Amino acid sequence: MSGERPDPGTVRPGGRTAKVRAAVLRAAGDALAESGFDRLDLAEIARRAGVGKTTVYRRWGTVPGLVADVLTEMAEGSSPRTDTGSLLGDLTANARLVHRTLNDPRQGRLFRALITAAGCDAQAAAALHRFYRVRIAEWAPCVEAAVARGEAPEGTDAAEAIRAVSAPLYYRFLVSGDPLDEAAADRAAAAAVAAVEAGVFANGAAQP
Amino acid sequence: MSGERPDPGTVRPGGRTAKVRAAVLRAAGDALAESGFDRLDLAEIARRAGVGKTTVYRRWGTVPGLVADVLTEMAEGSSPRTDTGSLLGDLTANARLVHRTLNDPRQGRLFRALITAAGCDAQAAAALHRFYRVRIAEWAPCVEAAVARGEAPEGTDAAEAIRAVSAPLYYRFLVSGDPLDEAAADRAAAAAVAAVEAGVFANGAAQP
DNA sequence: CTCGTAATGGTTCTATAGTTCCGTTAGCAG
DNA sequence: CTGCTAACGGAACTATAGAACCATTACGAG
Repeated sequence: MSGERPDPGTVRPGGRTAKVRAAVLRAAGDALAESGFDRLDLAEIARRAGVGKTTVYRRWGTVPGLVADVLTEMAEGSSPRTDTGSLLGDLTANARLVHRTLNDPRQGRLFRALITAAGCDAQAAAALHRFYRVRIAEWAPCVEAAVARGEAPEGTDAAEAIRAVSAPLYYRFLVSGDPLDEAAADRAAAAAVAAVEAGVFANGAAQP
Repeated sequence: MSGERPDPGTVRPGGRTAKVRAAVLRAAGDALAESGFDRLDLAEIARRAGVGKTTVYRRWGTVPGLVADVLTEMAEGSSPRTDTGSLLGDLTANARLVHRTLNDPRQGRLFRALITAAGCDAQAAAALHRFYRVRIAEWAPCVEAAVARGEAPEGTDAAEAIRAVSAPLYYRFLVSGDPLDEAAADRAAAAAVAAVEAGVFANGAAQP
């Protein structure tokens, strides 16, 4: 009895264990950005991290499990939010940040790989959703500020407005394949502002 | 040297070849909907289609290659467009169709698998983009009709408006994991209408 | 109808992703 | 500092996805 066996790495998270985790996550990020999700080889990652292949299989088990841990680590680092003083300015800054991220050779491939992994595995999907919940919450205050300034209707759902900015960019990136340029980013922000001003994201009644 | 060897299935596309293709594509769709993209086993598909494993590998080669063919077939069947007489009505009908499709157990899993496959393979991605280009073009006329009725500004990019309807739904479905209910669909349509009316998707200048 | 060959399908073979085993290293409690 | 054992790492092993081979079936030109 007593099958109590804690996950490896939790009892002695000290020096070596932490170094192994950091090295493997870095190597995994590099490999995801270079090769994509499906061509990921855990043995290759172990080699690049200077770590035993057995260790990677023992700690993370599967490719999506490793991706989930990469996402958990990414959620901890926060991205600075801009404050331009106007809702359109702030949302345009957000849209351009998303645009730059998805167009950046390394980051773009990485995000595609992460989202692809989430399409294959529930654990990776849960980690992805947590990551975006954090990011959306980081940007929500700029909508709340707009409400406080009277630029947006009372009761506007800030998270929904932020999602409305990203959505058209991710849709192009993942689904339709249409060009993802800065004009598209600016349009996404402008469309979100138009919807906010029309009261589409306000909870009570709306639409003057 | 004459290395000229046409792809298998192109010289004699008659009875048996066509039957094999149909059976394999049907089995592939079922398997994608049930197991998802990563757990796809070409041997299992061959078994379910009542076809030799060798044939599947010879005709389609890889999993993403098979997915690309599934998408090509799907692009041929068209989905009926509604005509309610108002832009908001038409776009709401579109949003609800997308919402129903993504929430349907079989279709939802299938689309997730298809998009996931596109994240792994350029050929599947190209097929996915063609599929959505067709679908978007099918719905574009309802925006053009709104322009003709004077409901929308001259020069409105119809395809962009249609994309704006789908984008928030796919964003929830693939990226953020937020609930994808009918209220979200209606909000997506309302937001798109607000953006259209504000002239965000008009080509010249805009914003009265 | 007859024939040439495109296309299929069972079997066997191979490369490699992932597992198991066990000896070695080093975190941390006392 | 010392000892216990969590965690690591190399090597040998196994299961399976995908390739190669060749005999069989049946499309379609004449």
